[in-house]
Amino acid sequence: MARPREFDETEALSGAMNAFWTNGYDGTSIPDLLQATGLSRSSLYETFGDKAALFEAATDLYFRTHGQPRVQALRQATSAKQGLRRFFDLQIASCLDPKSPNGCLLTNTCTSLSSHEPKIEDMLRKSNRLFRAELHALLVRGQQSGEIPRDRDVESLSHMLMAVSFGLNVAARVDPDRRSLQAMANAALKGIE
Amino acid sequence: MARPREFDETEALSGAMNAFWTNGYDGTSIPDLLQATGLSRSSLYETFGDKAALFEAATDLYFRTHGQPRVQALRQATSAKQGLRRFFDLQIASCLDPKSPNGCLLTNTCTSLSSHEPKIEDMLRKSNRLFRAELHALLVRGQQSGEIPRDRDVESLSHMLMAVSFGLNVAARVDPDRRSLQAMANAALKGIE
DNA sequence: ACAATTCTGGACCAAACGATCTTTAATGTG
DNA sequence: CACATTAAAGATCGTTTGGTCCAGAATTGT
Repeated sequence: MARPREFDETEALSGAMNAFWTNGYDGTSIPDLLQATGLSRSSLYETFGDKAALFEAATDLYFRTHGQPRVQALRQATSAKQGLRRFFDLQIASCLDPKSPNGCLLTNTCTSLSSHEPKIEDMLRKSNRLFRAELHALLVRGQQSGEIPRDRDVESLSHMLMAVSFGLNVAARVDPDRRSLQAMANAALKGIE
Repeated sequence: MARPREFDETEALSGAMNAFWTNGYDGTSIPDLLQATGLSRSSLYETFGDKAALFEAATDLYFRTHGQPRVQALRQATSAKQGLRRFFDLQIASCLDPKSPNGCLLTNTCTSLSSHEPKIEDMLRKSNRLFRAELHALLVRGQQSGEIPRDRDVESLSHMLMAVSFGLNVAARVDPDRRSLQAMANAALKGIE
């Protein structure tokens, strides 16, 4: 009935995600996105709307493909230490994956949302809250099982782990060195014993 | 012999610094900078050169005014714990100062340097190296004085403290909440005992 | 008073920006 | 085969970008 699409929407979105991941929202121009997606100008606008909407879709894809697995690692943990270990391992692997840009799209966006776009801000806050809630829940479980000493302030610990997680992403951007990143995670994990 | 300047160069630069701090390099336009500095277009270009040079001068000013005091806190520390406490307190105070933008200009730049500008990248790496070296030196002193247990890996700990420092800056951007930031620092400090 | 200097404001430029619109191509159905 | 429908390609829009330039006002030492 109609001319079929010549591109895969998810694949195109993935390209756009990588572009935003590498160069940020402001630093990524429409021509950049055309090249990254392989789409024509009209196809891009027809499929994803304007640049802001495309960015929203890209961050959404990022959360589903890179965020969710880490959430699952915390939820399905057999112990607090094992879960956190896996959480950080996944993050470090993602940060150093040669097929992907360094760092984390969400963290980058946290530090570069200039003209405050409420939608994006809300999404970031929600994502951060979710991660911290999962970290906190796992720490509580670890405390209940006796893995983590009772006198530890799991509230503060969850905040600290969030900070280390953010810090990993920042460090990986300027200096993607596996040993440094692992050192960060290792020392943080020692802190919950 | 000639007409004197009608503006204070440092004051103007400080305005530009705040603009970059808030909106990032790409997100800050020349008109933005004119308003932030109070300068005319020609005065700005005459005084600071182009946008990239102005950004370089702005980050330099940032390091001198906000970075150096924190370096000093580590160098002049009477104990590891006291030094780190002061280090984080200064950082949190800076992040929450109502007269300044939230977060940290250097950390923001780490996550948003798109078109890799070697000069800026070098400066960031140098700054990060400096901070970590100071953290490491203080931890070693703490270990020598018996304040920090000998079996602690101060190398890893210094990386972890860097991560927490980065993390503070990221968190402060999206959620400038004093209690959260202090929780991060508190839990990190517990980790070196 | 005057020449020398330099700041100011705005005109101006080419290029890049995000976004739209028209045209052309490719499909399934009648 | 013609038609309706949708996608692809690219010309084109007005705006904004970073950056230059110039005319004129302002302030100095002589």
